[in-house]
Amino acid sequence: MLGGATADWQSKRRESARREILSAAWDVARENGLAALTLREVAARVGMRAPSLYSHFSSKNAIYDAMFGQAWRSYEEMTAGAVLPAQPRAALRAMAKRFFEFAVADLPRNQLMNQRTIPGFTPSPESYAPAVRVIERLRSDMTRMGIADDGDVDLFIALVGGLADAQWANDPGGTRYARLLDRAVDMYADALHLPQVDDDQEET
Amino acid sequence: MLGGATADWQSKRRESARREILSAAWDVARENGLAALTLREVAARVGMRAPSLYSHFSSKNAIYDAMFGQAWRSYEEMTAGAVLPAQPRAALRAMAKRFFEFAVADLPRNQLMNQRTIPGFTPSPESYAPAVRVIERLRSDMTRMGIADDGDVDLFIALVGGLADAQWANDPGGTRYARLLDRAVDMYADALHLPQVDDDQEET
DNA sequence: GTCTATAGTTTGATAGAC
DNA sequence: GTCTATCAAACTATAGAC
Repeated sequence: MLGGATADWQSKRRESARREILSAAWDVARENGLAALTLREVAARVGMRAPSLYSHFSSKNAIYDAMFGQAWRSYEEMTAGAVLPAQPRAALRAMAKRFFEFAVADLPRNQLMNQRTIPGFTPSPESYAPAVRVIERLRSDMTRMGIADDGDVDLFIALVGGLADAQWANDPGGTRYARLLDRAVDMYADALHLPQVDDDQEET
Repeated sequence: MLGGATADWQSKRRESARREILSAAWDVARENGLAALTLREVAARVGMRAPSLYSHFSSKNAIYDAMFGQAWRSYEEMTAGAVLPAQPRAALRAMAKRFFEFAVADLPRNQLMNQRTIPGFTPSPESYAPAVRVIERLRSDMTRMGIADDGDVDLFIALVGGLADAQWANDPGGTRYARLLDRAVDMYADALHLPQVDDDQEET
């Protein structure tokens, strides 16, 4: 009994230490750039020396990997609780806004989730799993609103992701591409003949 | 006379040495990743030692900068000679295909042109100039086909760029997003009420 | 213009004391 | 689990001989 409680307490400590390290890693990545992350800098922020990090992560890439998993899990949690509007167009708008704002809120996070910025880093299957679940969830949500074609789903993701990436590349911190989001979604919805209002009026 | 000819010959040699170095730099970037570029490796490929590169470039970032300029100038040259179809939809398709294929043909080039991958690197005004010219040219081409709104132009770029980035991130070397290109362009053209054929038939 | 030599850092990672 | 010590390597960049 006592042994079990101790083990539990220890694993909780370990978990919280890992979280602290990752939080510091995010800070460093935001300040110096994702590729400029160094173990010394991360360690310093949590009051440690670089070698101590190896008690919690087996390598630098393991830190990137954990960050990757954290990013997608946090997006997954954000979408898990949310309810989508019943009307397909409104639902698409909400989904697009959610994804766009998440991508635009944090550059290194977006680079990690949606680009291949770090040479030699590939996410592990465990860290990739939440990303897969998010896409599956998106796919089923869109199926429910009548969008079943895989290509149409891919196009939606590319459309919203493209706006987010363009926002970062050409107008970081601005709203030049954010303003186009609803226009883009409507364009997409029109092309798929989604009903304008609640009624199910099909075009001929 | 003779001095002038000698100077000319020397500057030609210098220029070709720079080109060789940059060509090696592209090779290294493609093999090891853009951010993993090192002066030693680049120098070795041209049969030099790292310090010798400083006779041609003032710093590592100056090499990135020259690569950035080279990438956009090469795209500019590619588009300069090309003639666009008279029909707006066909022209849009051609422009999209051209941009997409260029982006998908070379990962580090695309990262350099359209993302902010290298911490601390910002293109110089001289290297940025061809990028500006390309966008201006695109804008005027689109104006000529009746697309004058800046937002509409931005949306087109983001749409095509988003497909290219998604291709790299989710299906590198494949055709999953390339297949969606025409569908995306048609969707865009429909939203802007571009004529289906040569005639100028407006929707009510 | 290229070299050697080297400065001066910085890096990721390991060994072993405590 | 954190530390010191340290490795071994890599890095960008400079100085100065040739």
